[in-house]
Parts: sequence; C-alpha cells; structure tokens
Amino acid sequence: MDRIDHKIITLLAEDCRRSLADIGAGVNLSPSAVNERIRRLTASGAIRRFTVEADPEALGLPVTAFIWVALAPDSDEAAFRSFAQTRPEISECHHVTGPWSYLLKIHSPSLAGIEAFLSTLKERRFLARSETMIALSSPVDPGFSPRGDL
Amino acid sequence: MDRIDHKIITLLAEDCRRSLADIGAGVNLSPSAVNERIRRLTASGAIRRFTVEADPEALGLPVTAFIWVALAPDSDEAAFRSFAQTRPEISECHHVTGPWSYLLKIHSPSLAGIEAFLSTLKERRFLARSETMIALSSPVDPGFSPRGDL
DNA sequence: GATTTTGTGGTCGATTCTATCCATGACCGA
DNA sequence: TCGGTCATGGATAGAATCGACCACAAAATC
Repeated sequence: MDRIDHKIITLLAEDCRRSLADIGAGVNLSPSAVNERIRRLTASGAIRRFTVEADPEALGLPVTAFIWVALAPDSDEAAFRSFAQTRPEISECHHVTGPWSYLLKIHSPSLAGIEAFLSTLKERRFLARSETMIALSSPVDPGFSPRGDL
Repeated sequence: MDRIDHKIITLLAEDCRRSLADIGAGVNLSPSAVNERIRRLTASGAIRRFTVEADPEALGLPVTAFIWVALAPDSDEAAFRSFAQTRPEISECHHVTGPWSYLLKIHSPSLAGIEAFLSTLKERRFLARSETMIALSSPVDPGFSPRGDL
C-alpha cells in the first residue's frame, strides 16, 4: 500500500470505468502493472467492491433518516446485528460511543415507511428507546447502493 | 425508470464491472439495450457515478466519527456547506431535523485527527456546540470513496 | 567484499473479450 | 397509417488479460 496504490484508489473512486491506460498515465505505469495492482488491492480487501452510487430519489426512496437506538437490556445483540445486515433499507449501522448503542441510516419511500420500520424494531423487542432524525438535505452524501433485491 | 432499470442498478451495485452481456442475461435484454439503459440512467442522474468502495483502514483512516453540529447563530450556513463539500475527510453531511443543525460523518487517521477537525470548526466560528460519537464497529457500512486528493 | 541467486514488480506484445456504434425492425399510441 | 420509442444484431475499435521476458534489490554463498 504505497503512494501509487493510494492514487489508483482515488482515481477509481472518481470513476472506476476509466481504462487501465488512463490510470497508468496518471501514475506513470503500464496498463498491465496497474491491472496487477488493482488485482492485489481487491484481493487484499483494500478495495471492497466496484459499485455504482445511485440517487435514492430516483429509486423511489426520497426519505433519509438517522435512528439512534438504545438496545433493550435483555435483547440479543448478535441478532440485532444480523437483522441490520439483512434489511436492505439500512445503508449504515454503527455501534457507537455515548448514550446510544447504535446509529442507523435508513432510506425509505416515505415517512410512513420509517414508522413501519420503527414498529418492526419494537415488535422484535430490540428497542429500549430510540430517536429519529430526518435528513432535510444532504450537502455531502454517497447516495445509495442497493444491497440485495430491495 | 421501470423494474428492469431497477434490477440493472441492483446488479451494478453488486459489481459494476460485470459485462453488458452478463447483465443482459439477468434482465433478458441484449447487451446493446442494457448499454442504452445504463447510458440513460447515468445521463438522468439516477446513477451518480461508477466508483469503488474502499476499506478506510487500508487507507490509513481507522477512525470513523459522527459529529452533531449546532451552527453558531451568526454563522454563514452557505459557507459551512461549501466547507463541508471541500473537506475530503467528511464523507457525509446532512441537514437534519431535531435539536442539531447538521450531522457529519468523518474518517480520520486517529482521534487526534478528529480533535484537529473540531478545532478547525471552532476556529472558523461555525460551532455553537457539538457532540462527537466514535464508531466502535460497523455491522453495515459502505466504506469510503475518497473524494479529491485527500 | 564481490558475485551469484532469488524474488518482486515492471514492460511489451499477442490474443480474446467488450463496449460501442449503426442500420434495421418490432411495437404501441395518436 | 404514421411517429416515436426501444430492442436487435453485426461490424469495428478499443480494452483487459495473459505470457514471456527484463531490471533491480536483498539475501546468500564463495
């Protein structure tokens, strides 16, 4: 992981469809050498996946919400984590310091969808309490990469 | 934006390097037709960009933090937004409902980096107050796509 | 200490696959 | 019937991929 790998990742982050020759010109390397480096970066996990950033609105998910979750004292934390991983509307789930256990970022077609999602959390007895914040606008946002069928 | 476009985006989100023939097989369309749809999806902004998800740790950014920001009453909100857009360590910036103005997600090489970032916010007189939460682990996380040189 | 050995990471060129473009054709609504 | 939209299929240009070969640095041997 040297300076060149770093630059390759930066270039791919901007546009991962540029040609190896293009990238090579940016880092003074032949296309083959760049290809080999990308192969290694992918194999080592430094590059997790090649993907597209989509506009959530275009996908019918105009509502972005952040939900603070305090897990119920008797809840199964492992179950909560795997729940989070299987729900496609959850685009982020972080275990955080501070008064709350988890922070969720979720995309939904409507506020009603958020409400339904909260109901699900309650039904499954994960929640001790929660707080929801709706994103009004997002000056910086990676958008949305559908995980699974949605 | 029909069911087919939706599926194409899902397939590209999983792996945007698969061939048009591959995708075509998934949606019963010829490679050319798929190409044309992707072109339109990109032109319309439904697909924002083709990118890579990187592992923040591999890039030397093992610390992920969420910072709640309440803007100072006399601060220039537009200036804050453009500040957010130009700082590469900010991977998300959302204007949210509730007691806080903005939620930031930032990636940093260390806790000292977070502290330095908070100092910058203070120096620029953006802050009325703030609260920082550190991510301990992230069961679901899109990782990191470097914006700009970093 | 000089020389050989070995391994890593590079270039170059041949081959195969892919995207792209264009001409053509089907289908639907006015 | 006429137009517009969208798909197909084939030709072409361009890209990724692979293998053979090369340069360099570090380690081992004489």
